[in-house]
Amino acid sequence: MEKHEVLLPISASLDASPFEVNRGSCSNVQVQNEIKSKRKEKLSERNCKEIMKHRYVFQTRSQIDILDDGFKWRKYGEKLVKNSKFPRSYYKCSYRGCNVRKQIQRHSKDEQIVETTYEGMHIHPVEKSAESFDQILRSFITSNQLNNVKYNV
DNA sequence: CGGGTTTGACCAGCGC
DNA sequence: GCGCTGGTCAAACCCG
Repeated sequence: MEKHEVLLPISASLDASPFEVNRGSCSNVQVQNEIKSKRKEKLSERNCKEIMKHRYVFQTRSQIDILDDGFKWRKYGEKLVKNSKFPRSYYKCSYRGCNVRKQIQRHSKDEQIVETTYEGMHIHPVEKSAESFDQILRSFITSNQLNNVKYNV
């Protein structure tokens, strides 16, 4: 199995103060504004704040796009985004009633790097163990404790 | 046959 | 208002 090298958690919308990231397009504030403005009116079942609370962005260095995190995902879309030569892929958790989403996009500059965005919380236990994701989670939690650290990509 | 993927259409938000 | 862009839908397709 290929290894996933965890580079950094870019941002997370937790209760703690946002990460400062040396990467203009991914600030926590921007994420919040984006979600607020887009969905404030239309969000009936999915609560806006819930989403903001549970949005996590990781970067991993890996040959394969799909990070096996132990959950079962169903692809529901793919989109070519501006300023990137790689398409962004959209996934939903295929567990019934669990509408966690994730987006996966490979960097156009450094093709080794894959950016994975999780949105929402699983309402069910993980189905199988996933070492690589464990590793990421651990790294994520560690970084979350070091709140004032700045990251450089 | 049942589940997932592909892919173009559709839609909403935003800037001009 | 219009066009661009990103996110989602859904029909068709694929595969075990």
